[in-house]
Amino acid sequence: MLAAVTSDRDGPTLARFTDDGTPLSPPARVRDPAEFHRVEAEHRPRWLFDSTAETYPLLLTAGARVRRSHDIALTERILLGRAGRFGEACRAPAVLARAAGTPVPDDPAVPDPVPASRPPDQPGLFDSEPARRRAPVTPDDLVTAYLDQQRRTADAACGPAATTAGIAVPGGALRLLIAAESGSALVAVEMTRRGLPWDAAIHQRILTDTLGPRPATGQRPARMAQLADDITSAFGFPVNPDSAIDLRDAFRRSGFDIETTRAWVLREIDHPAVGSVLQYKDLARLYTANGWNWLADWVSDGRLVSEYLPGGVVSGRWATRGGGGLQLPKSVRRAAVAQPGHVLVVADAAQLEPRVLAAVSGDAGLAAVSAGADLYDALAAGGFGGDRRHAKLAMLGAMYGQTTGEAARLMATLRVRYPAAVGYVEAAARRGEAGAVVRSVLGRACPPPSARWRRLVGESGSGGDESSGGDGDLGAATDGGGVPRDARPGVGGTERRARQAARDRGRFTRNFVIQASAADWAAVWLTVLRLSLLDVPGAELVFFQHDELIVHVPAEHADRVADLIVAAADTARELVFPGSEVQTPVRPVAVSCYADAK
DNA sequence: GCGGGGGGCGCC
DNA sequence: AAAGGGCGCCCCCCGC
Repeated sequence: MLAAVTSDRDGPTLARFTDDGTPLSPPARVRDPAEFHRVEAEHRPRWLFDSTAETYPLLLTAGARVRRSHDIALTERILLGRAGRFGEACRAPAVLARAAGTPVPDDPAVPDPVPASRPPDQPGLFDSEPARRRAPVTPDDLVTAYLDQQRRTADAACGPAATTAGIAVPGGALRLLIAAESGSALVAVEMTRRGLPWDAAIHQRILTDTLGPRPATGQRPARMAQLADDITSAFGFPVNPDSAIDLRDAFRRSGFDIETTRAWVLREIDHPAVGSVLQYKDLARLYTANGWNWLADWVSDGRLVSEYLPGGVVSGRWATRGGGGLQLPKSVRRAAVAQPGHVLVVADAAQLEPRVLAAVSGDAGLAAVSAGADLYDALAAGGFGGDRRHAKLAMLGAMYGQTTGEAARLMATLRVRYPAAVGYVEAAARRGEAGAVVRSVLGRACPPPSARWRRLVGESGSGGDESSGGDGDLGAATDGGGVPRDARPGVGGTERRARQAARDRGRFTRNFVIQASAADWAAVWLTVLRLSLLDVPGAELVFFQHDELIVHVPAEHADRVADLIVAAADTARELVFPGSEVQTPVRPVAVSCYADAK
């Protein structure tokens, strides 16, 4: 059964349909919110939402947590992305109108949710921001759109396009991705509402211990002010350590010709100011990113409230809006504390990305290595002389596209021992360099190159296979897409920029096939776990970060939750990587404080 | 004065 | 030892 919910300023409207769209109950205003609860309890339908983030809160407020759903907007984004049409799916009502064959009336009084400054072919963060402009969406529109998407999903799943870098997509992969994306949207709404338990007093203690007392507005905290004075004394003239330009010029005046003031550059420099500068950077980071202002803005009633946006990243990872919920530094995790009588069950997937590589590439050797608990130990034993650090460096280099230095050398070993795995990411890189698109294991497509990229790379002609050796003399001078300092005008510069752009995209697509496939797995993990947690009293998913999650639960249910987390990970592995011997182990641990989890 | 872009750094 | 993928956020800087 399908239960379609729309809402406008007069409140929600609900209608029920059979799975093939035959009306069961006509659209009716929901006067009593308990109606949602009744429908869920009696029928357990698949709920259809234009946008889960907009509509599901209405149900939650009525106390109705649903089991299954379908998010039209998120699904449309996936489907359009596969057609190379990124950035079109963000306005959910337009999606519906497209499916219904009716035009969307533009309301000029309401700003377009996509900033006009973004080039139209630039796939950036398409906002999962709720569309501000309203089309007259009805439950019938929702069902029409749903059936249309079901048909397109089925078509995609059996066509020749259903392969990723030459590997057949398992049956129903795209359907699974859409279910997981919709399930993730339910999790995100619930998580956004409850927040991560956060003890403001502990956080404040961390701040005063590290920075000194909270300063008056416009003042630096005491420790930072002292370090700033130390820096000025060390140079012998006034320097503002908040200004990278000022700092760089100060080092240049002192005889150190540095390009940037990044910490790793400064660490190589023998100058009396370096120690204070590095300490200042550390403190400034805490002060500005997670200081008193952050606490006041994002923590209330003992919860850190950040808005979670599933699918907010092109790879399918989540993003956050406000609060930086996915960037909580370890230094403040001491403040994430379970409420009395509760624990935090913290679980992360160990070495997820290399395991994903083993699974998607079908590399038998790497799959064997991935069958164990510590992948890097096994990898080290099988070709790196037992050196775990080398093994890890080589693997990261392969997945991120390192082409120089130690990691590149170590990758040679990896290539010999695990040719299918290395070949897989290198094939993805070559496709990217050629302007093609790659996909995750469940079929999420990466964005096509921009028109600017195609002009730049297309016109200068590709040089075939790039030499993977170090021709770092040219590449090193360019940074962040800027023009190299010693660039000569003319054809040579264009060719160099074109090569650079091609390589950049190659690294992107190389990483995409791993990162996006890992996100596929994690979304399934999360969705399966959410369903099983509905039966555990008081269990709340309160945090999710790429390959790690936290469940807040009464202490007596901690063991049960840990088992469910492990079971969900196993289910995700079977669904996403059927037939693979690769394991995706997770390690739940019950703690009262997040900082104790590692 | 505002906003976009860049530098820098935290998370994965 | 060297500086690769994806983000969000803050500050500074600079151009409008």
